[in-house]
Amino acid sequence: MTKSSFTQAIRSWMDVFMHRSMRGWGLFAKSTGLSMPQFSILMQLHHKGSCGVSDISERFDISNAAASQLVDKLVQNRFIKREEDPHDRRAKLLNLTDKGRTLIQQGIEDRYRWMDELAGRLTSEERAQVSEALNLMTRAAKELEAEPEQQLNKVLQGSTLNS
Amino acid sequence: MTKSSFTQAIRSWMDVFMHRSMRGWGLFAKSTGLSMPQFSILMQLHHKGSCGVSDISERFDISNAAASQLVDKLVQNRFIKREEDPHDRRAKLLNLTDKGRTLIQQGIEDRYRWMDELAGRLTSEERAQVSEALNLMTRAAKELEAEPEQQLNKVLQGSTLNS
DNA sequence: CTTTTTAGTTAAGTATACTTAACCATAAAT
DNA sequence: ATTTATGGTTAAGTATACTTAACTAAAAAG
Repeated sequence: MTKSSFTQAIRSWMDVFMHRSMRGWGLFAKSTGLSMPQFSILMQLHHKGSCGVSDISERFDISNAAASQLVDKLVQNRFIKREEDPHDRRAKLLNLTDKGRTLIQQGIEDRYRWMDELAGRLTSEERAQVSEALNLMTRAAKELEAEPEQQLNKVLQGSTLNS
Repeated sequence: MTKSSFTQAIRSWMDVFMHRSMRGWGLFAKSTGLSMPQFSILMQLHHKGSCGVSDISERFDISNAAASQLVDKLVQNRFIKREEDPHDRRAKLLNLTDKGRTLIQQGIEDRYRWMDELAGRLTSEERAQVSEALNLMTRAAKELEAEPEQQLNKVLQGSTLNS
């Protein structure tokens, strides 16, 4: 397998998948009545679990004040709960409420549904093949994710713009 | 291959990939100085090619006025060009300029870079396997995309919320 | 103990996205 | 030819996200 044919396969897939999932999330967020920034915070909490306000501001590259305000709206609407960290009384522990968790889960289910439709177009053998491949990718992705955050950020933000 | 193990594989992958790519796009859009809505319009044009203002408003579920205003900002900043449709003098044809195309391409390259890092963690055999699998998925996705828009929207927006 | 740093909030102001309503020009329908 | 529908813009106003600056409280450092 040449590098370039692998690269090509991955790029075609990303083009289709990224566009689709971005659009889907956007419309879903809109249907919930939440703004995209607010929705993204819920997603973040779903994915990474409990964190503080400043984790949010770092994650989305906004000021602490902005994060605090967004969080406050979500707290007021009972999507997340904000508790004092017992180990550091300055800090807050943010977590999804059941309401918030349910909402995100709903969005994820909707996204899955598209994939299920895709799956319906594959034979059983093809599904097995795809399944194995995705497991490989997921494993690699999680390994990568476990690495130093700084390096990840560089990749995410696009080093070519910052260099 | 059972349905559920396939489903599990696809869901794990989606969780990792969607979160990563959404975050990546968000930060990239921010680094360009464009707002997310404006950026999304560029993405849309990149993916679907030439379209009119009302296509934008439908696509993002915003008013015609809102779409027109967003488009105007992008035109003023030379990211897209707005020309009269020769076949219908009411309509406009929107297209990316070179500047716009370059910008989006840059973002896509940055996203690819993450995948290339993933690829670096796979053996050559694994890459081949992944490559084939992704081609299967891409093909299926494109078939699905070619189908009636209404049905797609239903899936995208999440039928459970609207039912 | 005092000083400094860290985590978070609040207030005031700006920017952007979005809405509705009124509008123009063209195309399609009658 | 007149009417109606379509594609798009403009204007005015509202909502949200975001900023900086000033602040509180607690932790860490000296």
